[in-house]
This record gives sequence, structure tokens and C-alpha cells, in this order.
Amino acid sequence: MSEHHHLEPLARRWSKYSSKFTPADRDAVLALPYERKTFGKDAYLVREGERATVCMMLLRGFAFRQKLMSDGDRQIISFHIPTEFVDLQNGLLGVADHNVQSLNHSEVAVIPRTALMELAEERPSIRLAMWVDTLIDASIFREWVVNVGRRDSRARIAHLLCELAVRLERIGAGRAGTFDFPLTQEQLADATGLTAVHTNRTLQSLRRDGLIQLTNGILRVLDWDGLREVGDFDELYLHHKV
Amino acid sequence: MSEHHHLEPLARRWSKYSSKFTPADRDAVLALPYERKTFGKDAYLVREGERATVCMMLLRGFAFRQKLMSDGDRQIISFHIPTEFVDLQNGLLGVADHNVQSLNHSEVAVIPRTALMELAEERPSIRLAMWVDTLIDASIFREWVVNVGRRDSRARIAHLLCELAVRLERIGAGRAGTFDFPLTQEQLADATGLTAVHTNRTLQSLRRDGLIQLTNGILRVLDWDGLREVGDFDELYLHHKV
DNA sequence: CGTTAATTTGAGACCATTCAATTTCGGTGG
DNA sequence: CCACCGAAATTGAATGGTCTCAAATTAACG
Repeated sequence: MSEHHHLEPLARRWSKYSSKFTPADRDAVLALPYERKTFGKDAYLVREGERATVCMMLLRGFAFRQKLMSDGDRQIISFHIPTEFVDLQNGLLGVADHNVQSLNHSEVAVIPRTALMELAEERPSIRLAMWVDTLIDASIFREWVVNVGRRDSRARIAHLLCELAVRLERIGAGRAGTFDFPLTQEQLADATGLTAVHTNRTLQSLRRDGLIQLTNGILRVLDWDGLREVGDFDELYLHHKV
Repeated sequence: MSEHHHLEPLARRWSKYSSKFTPADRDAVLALPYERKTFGKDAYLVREGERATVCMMLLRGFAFRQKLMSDGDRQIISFHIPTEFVDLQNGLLGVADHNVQSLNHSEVAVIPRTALMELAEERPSIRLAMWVDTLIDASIFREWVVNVGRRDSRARIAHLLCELAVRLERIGAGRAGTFDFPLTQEQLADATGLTAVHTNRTLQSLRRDGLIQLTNGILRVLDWDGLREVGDFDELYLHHKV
């Protein structure tokens, strides 16, 4: 029964952060109160300025963080895939400083902030895992600053595709370089600081070079080394071996 | 004597994060082992790929984080001012994923990683303060993604100046809109994803509009509201009221 | 006071944007 | 199952913000 517990994948992922993660820690995670909730495409999970009373972990589907400019422009700050929290920092910071939207049809576990923070107080291994999660988030933000700040359009897109491919592969959501990839070109554009039009032309350029294939929401990485090269991609920043 | 302890400003800053921060917490911070070290302009405090054995807090001067591109281009990811750690995340992540350089002549407290982590284990208020520090860092990275991703050159520079002005004022390093501001235009450029040449022209434009005055390493904000407006600046993300 | 770093200026080239129109895709109802 | 619809992707041409490459001027420092 507990094998199909919705928080089981989270417990499994966290258990890898420390050799001190005990079965009791696992049970404590699974004992967290939570509520399942589904969101449609583009629905808001969190709104900027909101006081946080809960934290949300993705069970199914994708989500992304974003900030809106006064002129309506949008900058996407990160994408999130299942087993990841989309707003763990709000547990401590209290007020959301950015929005979180569902990318496609998604399902999340909504966990009361207090329960989560109390668990962190009581269990060293769990609090460490939570802290590490937020630190890896931060590392990804740093890499994104570099991506939009110093890479041209081909490199930006290539880098983003590399990152998502590696992360998806890690949670077993792709094999042989093939992934469900429901991002629209507009979302890709908002994540890389480009326009949708130029993103389209850039994708064509990557396709023309035989690096990727991207149609019908399926991404196929045809030339992994080539894509890494173009995207200047080094996965150290993902800290997958913490 | 303890009033002139080098870690006193850190203890004072952390004490504001929680009402539960006790005198014993303060004493524990001041009891941390540390070594003072000075760095010249552009000297490296941390190098990408390095295993972390220490964490560094700024006592005097500025520092910045950066990543280097294969073609030699540099992207600055954040600036740091006294009482801030420049690499606290390395205490947990273990391996540095980016470089840290001294901006001018600086002085830091070098604290053994293990001592810092043990202190966090033992003292809830201190671990909370440390976690919050890394979360605010992350929030600033997010805003920087937006800054380089979706703002034009005038807004980027204006926003960066706003951020630094607010943070400097907070630690009492400026009054009446006047600050010691030792950044070169090249560093400003590397932080905003622009070239030094264009940064120069953009600064001229901001000066021409009567928003700032920036000469001889002194920044004067002449029109605070105007600068905020141009930079699309909202300081919520700094979480100064945690 | 000499030497190097930092700032400033000019002109031309280029990458990405803007604005519009067209085509394809995905889902829905008849 | 096909017709229809809105969303997403694609194309074209013109515009523009930023870059590149030099060179000149000014400031910082030993």
C-alpha cells in the first residue's frame, strides 16, 4: 500500500541525499498531511505577494515559475517536474516573490507549511534534504542568469533542452533521448528571454543541424554531444551527486 | 571586547530573523572559529569545481560571484557586501559550481565548514538564519534572471543600481542617497549581460535624465522614484522584512 | 610623473525584434 | 468521421537595440 503512497517518490529522492536517512524518516515523510489537487494548463499554483500557508510538490505534469513585467512580458525562471517542490522557499520566506503556473495538466500534493516546517525541525535528515533542494534550485537560477545573460539564441535553447533532458532522464521520464516535452515555443521563449518568433527560427536551426527533433510534444535528442557543445552545457550545477 | 568581535555584525543581522534568537545563540556565533584573510582586487575567494572546506563571510569590501564562458566572457551572478556570506551553499553542496572574486580590496572571515554545519545542527535559530540567507540569495538570482532576460539596457542598469543602493543603505553603508560604489563599468556590464561600451552609453543616458551621478567610485541617487520607475524596481524580492 | 586601467566616442555590422500574414496542429461538436 | 475552430507554429520583410572594433581621452596609482 505505502508503495503507492503519493509521497513515496519524494521520500525516495530525499533518502539519496544522506546516508543517515532512516526508515523512520521515510515514514515521517509519508505521514505528512496533504491534499491532492489538479490544475489545468496555465492555472496559477502560487501568486506573487501571496502569504504562504502551504507548499506544493508536483505529482504529475510540469509547472514553471515566472514573473510578469509591467508591460505584460513574462520571464520564466525555472521549470519543475514531478517529485520537485515548486515553492519550498515560501515555507520560510512567508511571502511569494513570484508566480507559479501549471504548464500542462498537472497534479500536486498540497502540504501545510507548518507540518512541513515542524518535520524539518524534528528530523535532521529531512531538513537537510529540504535545504539541499532549495540550494539546487538556487544553483539552477544562477545558471539561468548566465544563460540569458551571455549566450546567443542557439546556445540558450540548446542549454535549456540539455537541462530538461538530464532532469527528466533522472526521474525516469525519458529513455534513449526521447522525452514527453509539452512546452510551447512561447514558453521556451519566455524562459530564454527571446521572442516566440526567434525561438521558432532557432529551433529550426537546431533541427537543421541534426541535433534535435521536436514535434507533437515529443523531444528527441539526436546528437547529444553536439547539443551539449552548442549549449555550452556542463551539468555540474545540477548537483546530481550531492 | 565582544562589541568589536568580527562576527558581531553577523550575529546582529541573524538575530533579526527570529524572535527566538537568544543571547546563547549570539555567543555561539561569536564562538565560531575563524581566520581573517584579505584579498586584493579581482583575487579569487572560491573557484568553480573546488571542494568546499570553508565558508566565507565578508567583513569589509565587496565580492561577486561569476561564471566564465568558454570564450572568456564573464557573467556576474551577484554582488556581496559586508555581513553576507559569499558561498554559504557550499557548506552543504560540497562542490563550488561557480567562482567568487573580490571586487575591491576586501577582508573576509574564513570559517571551517564543519564548525558552521555543526552549529546549524545544534541551534535551531541559527540554522534558520542560515537557511533564510541562502533563500534570499536565491530570490535575488531569480530577479536577476528577469533583469537580464526581459529588461532593456536602461532598465537593467537602473534596477541593479536600485538593488545595491537598498542593500547598502540597509547595512548603513550610505546615507542621503550617496554610496561608495567601487564597481567598474566592465563589472556593471558583466552583471547585466551588456558590453562595457553599451553600459557606458547607458549610464550617460541615466545621468542625462538626472537620475544618478556616478563618478570617482561614488554613486549619488538624485531621483529615487525616477530610478525605480526606469528600473521597474520592487524590493519585495529582497525580503528585508522576513 | 610616468604607466596602466578605466572611461568615452564614432561608425558600421549583426542578431534579435516587431508586425502581419499564413499554415499546421489539436481538440470539439455535429 | 468529418467540419470547424482556436491555439500553436511558421514565414517574410523591415526595424532597431546592442555589439564590434578602434582610437582617443581621462582617471588611478606607485
